[in-house]
Amino acid sequence: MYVTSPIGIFEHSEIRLPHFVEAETAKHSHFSTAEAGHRMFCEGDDAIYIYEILEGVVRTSKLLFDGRRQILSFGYPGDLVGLSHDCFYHSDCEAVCDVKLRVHHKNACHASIESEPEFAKKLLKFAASEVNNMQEHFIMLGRKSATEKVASFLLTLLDRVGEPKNCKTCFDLPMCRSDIADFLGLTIETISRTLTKLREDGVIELPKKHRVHVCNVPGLRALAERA
Amino acid sequence: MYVTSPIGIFEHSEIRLPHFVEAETAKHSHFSTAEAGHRMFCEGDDAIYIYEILEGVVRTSKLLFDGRRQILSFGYPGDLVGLSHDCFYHSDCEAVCDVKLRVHHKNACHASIESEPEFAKKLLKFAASEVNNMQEHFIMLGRKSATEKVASFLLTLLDRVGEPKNCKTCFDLPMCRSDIADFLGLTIETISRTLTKLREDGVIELPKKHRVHVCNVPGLRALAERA
DNA sequence: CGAAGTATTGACTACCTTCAAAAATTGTGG
DNA sequence: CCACAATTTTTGAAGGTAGTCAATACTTCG
Repeated sequence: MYVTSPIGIFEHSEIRLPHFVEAETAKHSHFSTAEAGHRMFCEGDDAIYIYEILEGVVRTSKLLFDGRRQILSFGYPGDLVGLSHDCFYHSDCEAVCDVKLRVHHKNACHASIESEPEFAKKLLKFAASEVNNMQEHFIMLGRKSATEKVASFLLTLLDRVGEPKNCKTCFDLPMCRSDIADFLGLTIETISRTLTKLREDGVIELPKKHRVHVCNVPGLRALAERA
Repeated sequence: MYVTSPIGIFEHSEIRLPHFVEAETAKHSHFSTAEAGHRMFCEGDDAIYIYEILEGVVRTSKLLFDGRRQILSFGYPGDLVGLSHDCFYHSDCEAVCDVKLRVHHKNACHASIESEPEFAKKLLKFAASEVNNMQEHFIMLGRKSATEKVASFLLTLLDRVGEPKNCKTCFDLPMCRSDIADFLGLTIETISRTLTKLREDGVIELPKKHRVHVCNVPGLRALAERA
């Protein structure tokens, strides 16, 4: 029942390799692309590959039987998705926008320690840091209010991909409102209302629906930590 | 500012080693104990050790500045706690009841791959499966109702430590209501009300406050998946 | 037995959701 | 380039789930 959409071979190989895989040799990986909206893998598929995001953004998610969805993470350049301990993927993964990928041919369930100790080392460090990152998200989902959640989310993006521009920090919001809602455990209406509130309070500007300018970073940080 | 409570040297060494560490030699680890309520490590401490639970239960948690707490996991026998990618613990860890521990002298941030490939392999597999487990908890925190959360929580314990006894499945609930509340992102009142509801509906019995008998496992599973 | 801590129950409130409609944005064909 | 449809987002009103506050009951421990 699980079908993985094929993703085309990546034609332009003149990409600068990110730090993560610098030491890797070409035979252990190849390049690929995925178009916006396309599925890279499904929960239950054989976890053959680990994907490294080179450009663009992906989302990993899980579904309940009745259709409720929880987005587990947004994968930005430098991130790895598809880590598995038992050779099956445990989440779906889709491209939020067009993405360029490096596809690693080994997963954590393969005996890569002896043959590729460097890769294994990085994989272990990635897995451990992933655990730590997810713990941060736990307290967000379990204990923060809607305003705190949205403010925290914007700050995460700001710290990661924000660009300073005359007193403001700007970044794209490639995912749609329902993605944000399913990431934060809220509804699209609450996301919309909260963003509007932040805009009315002068903390952010929303020049386009997928673009954010943060005018008041300290104010946003304050909102992220208390209601 | 972070202080780790000392934990006494473990006197009784005739413990059966769990599967995880069978291959480990003694020089890379030692035994220890912690009494109920005692702190094993704090967020920010140097992450020197990884702790393996041999007996008893521990909780790992994070605090917000205003005191709100999120419990990240309950560690049962066979579990590891204290994994770190950067040599600092990212959560607090306390003993829920008296625990016996095996203390491993290496963490993920140490270069243990070359010298101890077997341990590194298990560490990687543990970290990867930990990521998968946490993903399950994500959908619980983000998308499930109070009843679904409590039912899911009881089922997890049932599957892990439940003992069949004439048509019922029984287990201890060593943690207090506030621990459960902070694990599920609810309040103690909601935990109490939900448990009472499950009892009134004949799904469970609560002979003591820290003991659960599940009378209707399929009913509990149904409640865990839809409101 | 009394005190302290934990758990249960009740009444009320608030935050977020749900349902519904309008507005804005995006995409497509003439 | 514009018109129109489809999708996404915003806004509004009403309702429900879980939270807060408060009192009572139960356990544990000295």
